Amino acid sequence: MSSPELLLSNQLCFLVHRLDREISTRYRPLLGELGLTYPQYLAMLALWEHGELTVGELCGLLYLDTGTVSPLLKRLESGGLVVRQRRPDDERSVTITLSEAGKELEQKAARVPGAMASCLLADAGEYHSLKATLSALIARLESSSCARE
Amino acid sequence: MSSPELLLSNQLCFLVHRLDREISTRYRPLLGELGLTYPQYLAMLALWEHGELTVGELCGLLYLDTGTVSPLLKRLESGGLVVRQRRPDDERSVTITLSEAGKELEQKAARVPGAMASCLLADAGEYHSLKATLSALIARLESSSCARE
DNA sequence: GACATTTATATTGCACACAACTATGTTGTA
DNA sequence: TACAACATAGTTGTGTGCAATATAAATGTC
Repeated sequence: MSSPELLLSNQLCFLVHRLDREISTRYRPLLGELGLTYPQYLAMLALWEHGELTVGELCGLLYLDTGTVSPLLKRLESGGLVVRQRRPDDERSVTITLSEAGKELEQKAARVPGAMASCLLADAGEYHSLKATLSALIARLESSSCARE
Repeated sequence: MSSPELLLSNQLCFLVHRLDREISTRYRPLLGELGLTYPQYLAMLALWEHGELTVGELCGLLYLDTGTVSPLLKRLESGGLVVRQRRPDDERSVTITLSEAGKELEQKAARVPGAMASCLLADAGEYHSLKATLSALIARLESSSCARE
């Protein structure tokens, strides 16, 4: 048999991966009512928060590259939620703004965080503890230049 | 501006999603040397552990459906790591076994968990604490029939 | 001003992930 | 036995996610 380090059930990476997909599954019906996928919802959160963003800024906020974000925005635009337009002062940049429908969707999305929190969290304290734990792990992965050993 | 519940940076789901992708990014160069992707590595872990599995059993272990696993196995087979064959006693089932190359790959994979742990974890105690936290969250999502409220 | 370099976005190709559907084999029941 | 119901894999279509490449505009340098 395998050494314990190679057992599937002992892999933290596997648990994180499963948790991510489990969360995504829980969001799906909620977001389906809004006509959004889970990554599209994250993009809309960023736009509701900032009102207007370039593609590059949105990539930075979501930690995604243009290969993912460009087609996602194209779908949001064809769904009538956002508008893309080249900036006159710099034709390389594209500004993303919310359409009226996109702005109005924020009201309907208001109940989503509460519904998810009631699934995932036992109490409010757990939220802060989890947030700190996850942030610390991400920061560690970002800073460590591992893979050499 | 948005309510705090709708701020991107306050979403635990977003942190989990980022952590999953961050981990996957760390694995990529390590697993690239073995000729595996991250999900393929998880499948190989299951096979190294159990030696032989049907497609359905592997789906159950990975919590994935056949739409994901079937093409993944096809790629592992064309890479010479596994063999698929219909079971004589039940022609519906397909048994996955490791080829010699697939078995030998386990030795090369032995260093992967240690390398990842050194990236992600500060000490051994943190491993158990994290495992418990993640498992509890997954269990809660699986059991709660939320999304009604 | 001409041209290499850099910047911003989009596109292509490949690999998941999932929903819906198909194909085939097995089992249960009249 | 005939046939409906079920079980097991595979396929198709859509949407990420990422590497590599392409396109076009702005900038720097001669």
